[in-house]
Amino acid sequence: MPKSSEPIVHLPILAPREDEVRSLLAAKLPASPDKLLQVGELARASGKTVRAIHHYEELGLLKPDARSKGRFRLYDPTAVARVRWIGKLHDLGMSLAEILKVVETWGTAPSASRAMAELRIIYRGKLEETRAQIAHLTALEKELEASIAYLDTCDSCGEPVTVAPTEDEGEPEAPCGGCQLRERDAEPDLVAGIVA
Amino acid sequence: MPKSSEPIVHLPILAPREDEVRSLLAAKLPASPDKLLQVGELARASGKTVRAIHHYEELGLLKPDARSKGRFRLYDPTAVARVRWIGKLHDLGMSLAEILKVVETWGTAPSASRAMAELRIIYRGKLEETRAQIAHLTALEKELEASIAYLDTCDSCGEPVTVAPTEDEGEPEAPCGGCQLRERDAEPDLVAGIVA
DNA sequence: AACTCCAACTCTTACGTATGGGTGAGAGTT
DNA sequence: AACTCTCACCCATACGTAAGAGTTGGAGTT
Repeated sequence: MPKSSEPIVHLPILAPREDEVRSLLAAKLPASPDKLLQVGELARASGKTVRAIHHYEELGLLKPDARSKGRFRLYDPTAVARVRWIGKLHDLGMSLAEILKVVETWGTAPSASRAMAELRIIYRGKLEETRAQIAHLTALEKELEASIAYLDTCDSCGEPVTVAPTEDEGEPEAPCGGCQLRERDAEPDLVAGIVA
Repeated sequence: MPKSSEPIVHLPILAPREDEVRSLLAAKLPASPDKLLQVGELARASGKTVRAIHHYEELGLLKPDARSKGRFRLYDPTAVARVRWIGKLHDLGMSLAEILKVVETWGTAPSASRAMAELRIIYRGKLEETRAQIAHLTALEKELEASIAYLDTCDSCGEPVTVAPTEDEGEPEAPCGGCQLRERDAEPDLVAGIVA
């Protein structure tokens, strides 16, 4: 099959003029001489899979800046930041649908400052949520620490029942006296639940 | 199917024999004269739905201590604590599958100390995960803070473009001078992604 | 320079997966 | 009447994975 050796969008390097500014601001102009990326390259650069990027496109979160003559998706290098941004918001616990709303809000806002204001509101909400999440996880951390500590003391109570290679194999052993004497109330929830 | 006489594990409190261990481990003795609960009662008492309890059973997390002659599930009152415990671990971010591993580890360990040792291992792993998660979220928290700060300065840069009801409606406005002069690199990822 | 080859890449379509249950349906139990 | 039983299909999310076919770009050849 003959191919006219032209990646479709391929403008030679021209003199940098006022357009330069434009490309800096709304750097989505596919006219920039930057090398466009194929979906696989974008995937590698952004740490996502090709499938994920396709998925984002299906949802309307991301669109190729061009297509090769063979219908390959082509992306402006700035798409890397975009995909990373999506990933971060997702990490923050936002669903892709929510992220889409942000994108749409941004795109349809009547003014730039308006858009930024709305973005701030969303981010502030997320910040609170994130802090709550951290608090929650910190609570879990404490519980785990307490439970581990409890189990540790169990190990070192009466008999030298160690975790390390012991001699007992197969036959059940009786719990140590300490365990039997210990108050039930002293058990961390994470231990009490299973022992109960 | 007819259950062969014995309620599985049923031993009164004896000397610390091997069976003692079992009963301590799987302290589910349905032999106590306590009133057994139907699934609906257990559900109400534990704050879960009947379906959820059925689900836990499907996964192997929880088993009725008996069945009525009409095949109704009957639970020992201690099951309430068990279900709450499951709920708690789940609330704290463990999947039911992970909780199941804890249960199985506990139930199949050859000895009490062994069980505790394995439980410790699981809890330690979870602890690490949790800390990693916290670190991750903390990083995101910083990013959000930075992004919000950035957007704040945007608002107070050049023109008095406020969030409050402005006069401009409909026609997009150009970004303020400050925004144009600002370095792209200065933009936090959470902002750069959408602006780009 | 033009042509041929080929591995690697990408296309679209579409069903599969894991989670934690929800929601009946039809029938039996208390 | 209120409860419970056992199927068994349904939801939403965020992709995974496979299939069958077309595309790209460079190496090698003429």
